[in-house]
Amino acid sequence: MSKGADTRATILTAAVETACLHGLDGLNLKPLADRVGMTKSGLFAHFGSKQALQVATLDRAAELFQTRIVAPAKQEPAGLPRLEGVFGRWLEWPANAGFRGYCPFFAAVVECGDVDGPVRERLARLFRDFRQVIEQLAASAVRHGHLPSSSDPAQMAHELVALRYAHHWAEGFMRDPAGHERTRAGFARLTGRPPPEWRRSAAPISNRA
Amino acid sequence: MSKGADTRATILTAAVETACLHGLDGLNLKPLADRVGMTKSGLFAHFGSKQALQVATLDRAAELFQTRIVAPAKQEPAGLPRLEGVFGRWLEWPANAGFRGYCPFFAAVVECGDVDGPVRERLARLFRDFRQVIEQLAASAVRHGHLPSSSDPAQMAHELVALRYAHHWAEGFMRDPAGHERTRAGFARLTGRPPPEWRRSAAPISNRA
DNA sequence: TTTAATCCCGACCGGTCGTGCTAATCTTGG
DNA sequence: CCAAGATTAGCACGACCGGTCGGGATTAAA
Repeated sequence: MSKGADTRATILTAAVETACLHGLDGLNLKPLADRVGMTKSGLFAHFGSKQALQVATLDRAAELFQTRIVAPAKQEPAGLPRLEGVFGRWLEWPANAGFRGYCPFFAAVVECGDVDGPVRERLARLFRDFRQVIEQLAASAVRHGHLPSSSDPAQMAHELVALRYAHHWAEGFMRDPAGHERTRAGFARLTGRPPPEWRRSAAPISNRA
Repeated sequence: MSKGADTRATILTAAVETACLHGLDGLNLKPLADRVGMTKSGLFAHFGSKQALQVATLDRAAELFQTRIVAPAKQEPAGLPRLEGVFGRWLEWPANAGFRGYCPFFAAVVECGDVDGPVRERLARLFRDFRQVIEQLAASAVRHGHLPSSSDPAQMAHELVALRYAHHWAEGFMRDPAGHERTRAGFARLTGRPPPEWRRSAAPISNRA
């Protein structure tokens, strides 16, 4: 790999790290450059604008999310187990990808607010894609007879997003130790099944997903 | 009322307005001062620090929330109708208080992140208080026989927060027109009752709640 | 009417932000 | 080994940030 692409990957890994801690708005050039041992102008040259850096960071985060949270479902039994697996890993994202802090996508939602632009556009697309993944997992669980055929996968996806948000609020912000159990209860009420014991799978991070 | 308290109220109204549009971090002195026809130093003198301004803004927003969203429940039949009423008004907050934009509390959650301090403390307290209000409304609905006695009010409060979050995400960010209906369906699933037709009650704002 | 307190302005501080430029340095293919 | 191109450093800019300070204006009290 060329040197440029290499440092670019290094930068983006650090950028995701920062975004998990301080959001996309907290992604400032100078501190980020210091972190990877560059000057901010040298770093800047790789992206051309801050927005481009933010979009690239979102992409890199999504790439990590895909490999660490979604992809492992392929090794789980089709149907409900896969839905449980993805949702459980999602709950502990980004910790499950080796990053401290909170979901950078949720943070970005409030940071770009109503302002249209490439960042918002990309983020919305990523969310739509993931939402569809969830929906398809739910539909698959229905087809496998793990969920009642009256279930509406789209509605389930919506409510799973809801549970994930509330989990972030209760555990992350409110620091309510009961948050995890409430999320499990909500998942149980949603599926009509006892929820699994979700366990965190810590794993080191590397530059290339 | 003394002149000082008067302009202070004017400032805080504008501050809440700004916070709904740009969050607590977007609450910058200069633009806010321009908005109320002052210089930023004159405005600054009223609070002494940016944090104090943020806390005061949270308090003012909470005051508005109380009078516009929570208090009207007193004129509704006790039990489930009150829970439906508060949740329905909450869904359209801050529009139901006459402000454009989004819930400043949700925005503040991600803005202060993990950083301890007076802002985070106050916000957590406000959330705890409101959460308890919801919980008591749910408990009351159970006592009135409107909800099964097996219901767990705390769990319901958690899931109502979840639904409100997802509502914000779907309608506000994703701009999904189906968001409102999904929220209604979620509420119905939670209460086991057909949800009411929540209607927005627009009302002008004044300086004093 | 004089006095004292309150309120607010305007200039200014040190810092950080994103972003252009140019020049030096490093990589890499021939 | 050399030249072309990619990569990075150095520097400066204008804008904005929260915050400080002294004094002028306004109000309220005496």
